[in-house]
Amino acid sequence: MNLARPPRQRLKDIRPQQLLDAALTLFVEKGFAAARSEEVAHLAGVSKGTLYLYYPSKEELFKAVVRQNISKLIGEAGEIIAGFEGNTSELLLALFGVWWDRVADSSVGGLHKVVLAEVRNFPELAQFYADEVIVPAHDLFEGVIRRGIERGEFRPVDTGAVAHAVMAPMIFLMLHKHSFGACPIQGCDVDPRATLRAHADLMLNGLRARPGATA
Amino acid sequence: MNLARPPRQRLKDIRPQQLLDAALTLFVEKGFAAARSEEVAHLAGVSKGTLYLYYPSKEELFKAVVRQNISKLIGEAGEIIAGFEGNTSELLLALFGVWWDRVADSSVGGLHKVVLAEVRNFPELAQFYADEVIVPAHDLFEGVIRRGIERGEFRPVDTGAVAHAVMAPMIFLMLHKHSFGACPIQGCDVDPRATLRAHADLMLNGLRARPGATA
Amino acid sequence: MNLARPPRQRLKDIRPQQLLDAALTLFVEKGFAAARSEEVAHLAGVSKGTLYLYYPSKEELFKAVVRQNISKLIGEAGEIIAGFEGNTSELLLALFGVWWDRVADSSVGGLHKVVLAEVRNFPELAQFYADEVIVPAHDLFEGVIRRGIERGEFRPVDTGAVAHAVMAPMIFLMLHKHSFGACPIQGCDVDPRATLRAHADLMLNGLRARPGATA
Amino acid sequence: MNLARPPRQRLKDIRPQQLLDAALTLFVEKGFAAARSEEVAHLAGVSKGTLYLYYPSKEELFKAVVRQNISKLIGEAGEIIAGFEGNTSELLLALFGVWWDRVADSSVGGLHKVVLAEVRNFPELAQFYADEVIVPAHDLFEGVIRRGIERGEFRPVDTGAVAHAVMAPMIFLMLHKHSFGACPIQGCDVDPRATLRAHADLMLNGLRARPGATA
DNA sequence: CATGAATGAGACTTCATTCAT
DNA sequence: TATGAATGAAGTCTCATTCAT
Repeated sequence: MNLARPPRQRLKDIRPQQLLDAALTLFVEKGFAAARSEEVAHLAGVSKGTLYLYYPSKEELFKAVVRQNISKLIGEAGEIIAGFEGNTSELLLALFGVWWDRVADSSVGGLHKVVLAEVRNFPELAQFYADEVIVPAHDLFEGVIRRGIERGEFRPVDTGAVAHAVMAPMIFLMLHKHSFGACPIQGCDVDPRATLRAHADLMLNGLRARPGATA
Repeated sequence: MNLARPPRQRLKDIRPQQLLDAALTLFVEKGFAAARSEEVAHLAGVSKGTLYLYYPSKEELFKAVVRQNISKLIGEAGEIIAGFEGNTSELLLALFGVWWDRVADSSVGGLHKVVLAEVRNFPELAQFYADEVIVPAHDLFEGVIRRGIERGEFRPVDTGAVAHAVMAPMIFLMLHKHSFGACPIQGCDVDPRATLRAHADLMLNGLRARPGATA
Repeated sequence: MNLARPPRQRLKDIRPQQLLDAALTLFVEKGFAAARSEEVAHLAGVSKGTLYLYYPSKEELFKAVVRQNISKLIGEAGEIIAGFEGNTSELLLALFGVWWDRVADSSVGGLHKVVLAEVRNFPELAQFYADEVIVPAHDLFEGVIRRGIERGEFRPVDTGAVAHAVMAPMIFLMLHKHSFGACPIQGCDVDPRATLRAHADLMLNGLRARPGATA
Repeated sequence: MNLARPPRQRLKDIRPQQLLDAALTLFVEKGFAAARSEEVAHLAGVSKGTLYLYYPSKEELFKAVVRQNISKLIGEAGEIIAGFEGNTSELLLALFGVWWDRVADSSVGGLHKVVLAEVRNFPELAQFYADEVIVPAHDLFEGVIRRGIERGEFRPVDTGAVAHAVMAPMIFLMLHKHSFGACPIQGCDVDPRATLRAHADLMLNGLRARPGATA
């Protein structure tokens, strides 16, 4: 057993990460209201009081979790899009891949469930999440659809609505993974890979510009 | 104004419906854990004690709400499918219409959000909902996709996965309506009609069997 | 041992009084911030939750204590003054007697200490107390001084300032009784009767109109 | 701007004064229990730990504040009295002047409010304050009254009680200044100068020995 | 049947004090 | 000496459920 503990200063540097990780885990598991702050602290290996040394309230802790985990992903996605040279179908598939691997299939994706579940009880939190995550993400996808149309790859469509329709199954799977999918609920099994493939197939088939076809 | 009150026996018969309506409203608005049983009773016009006379706990009340509101809808949808004579695209659109009008756009649809939000805290409730709602609904849609393939209208596809992909945007909209959509959150506006249209368009374009095309 | 308890309804009627009495005792003993609401409930013979059934917060409980105990006294004092027929020196002595017996020498007088002690931490409470108690009480005394002058019994003086100077020793004794006087502090003994007599003596001697004397 | 910092030894010497000043300010503003030790340290420009290096607990810090600020004032007042050559009315007025300027109208006077407010929660602190401040101050005033009687300037009176009655309005004003007077509470305005003048006027009129008058 | 007073476990947050650095 | 990270007891308020009337 290693009794030597890291020096004080070192601890201070890693606390936020420990706390944020613990908070992410518990918020996703229990929801915002039901996650107890003492349990977050305990999971991070510190006492109740220490949590409040770093974050002044549960609400601020939640915001920090969102910022830490999601905001930077939006930025990365933007870079992928900006630098992509292939055709738009490939770009959409690439985005789906990144989204699935980095977000939906990890704890981070659970935050969407948390916010969706508690918008009406914590509107301020929801507004924060909308500003930081939902709006930027939708704008990204709408831009991609527009790119496809401009390059003649896609039929002309209502880009805003199609962006929602295109994102919906991914969001659906993301929600599922952290709700029904995380519990031993019988009969709710969804094969995410297959569903995603089916969705991509439908979607690209449905979007593709074809000579003589009309929306 | 009719001041005559219903006779005792009559009261006993209508109480459950009043309680169920109040419970549905408040569960959808606040979620299962955050809905206060006193408020449910108050909204139903009875006292806290009376609620417990009819339902022994909040969990049982919730189950009763699900049974009362959803289960019969599944039955009706089954009948529509069984009796439908047109082509499968039309059947899918008809089902979407019914789903939207009767479920997603009414309070009932909010129950899905409630369950999804709290599966991990109340697994027994979730299992009940899965048995009563999710599995039957998925089976219904999978059957429709299969019907389309059997009749040569749709490409041969993975029916289970496609059923999920087909339902996903509707579920997404249903969740949205009762979460972000029910709050004045800036930047989260989704036009459900347009999104549904976009989805149906994509989906039917993507499913349609076409000479020479392969999945 | 009498196991028969009062009926439910009866209990509900007496709860406010029990709680208010307990609260008065503990607020005066510990101060507003230091009085624990659970202890108030316990002293009233009920549980923590019951207190909050009657008063929604500690602040409201405190206001109720003030209203219950002091406000009516102000009214009574007004009636005494209005109906008094003797000379003003006698009226002042009568008021001092009532004040001492009914306020300063009972728990009620301790409220002044509580407010004075915590104005700066609970300004809203202090404002309430000022409106309900301090201002009306001062106005009463100022009116009495004015009566003395108008009837030629007192020298002409600054009525507002003299009202303060006249009330000050009573307030001093009232504060003393519920602070130093309530603890076994050595060397802080004040004989209230003697001090009051000395004060009345000085004050009436000092106020008396005398031929040829000037302020 | 002088960037040179005092040498270590120098720091050690001035720290206590800085801490004592900060503590005085915050004790008077918030009270003993509500003053946070971290804030005291911060206001003194040091860290929480440093405060505990100089004073082992909040109680000891408070005692040090009392000693530092008040005890010497009592000594000075004693000297004034001993060396005073005029008549006793003038001496009383002089003492009032010193008291007002040096104590009541400065932060120091606030300590009386603090002790009075929390005697019952911190009896040891109160005993200390009584020994150091209250008893000596009362003795001083009682001596002055006695001087007046001995010199035939004042009527013979109960010196102990009159000392209290004479001090009461000053204490009242001192308490007022640091409670209601320090907050924007409507309707609690007291003009200290006028009240003091009214008090002195009443008191000296009331004390004055007059041919043929008896107490 | 119906009521609503009562309970008490439990949640968030604060702060005096300690102690490793 | 000086720092400030860490602790954990304590305090306010909420709410599902019970039960006497």
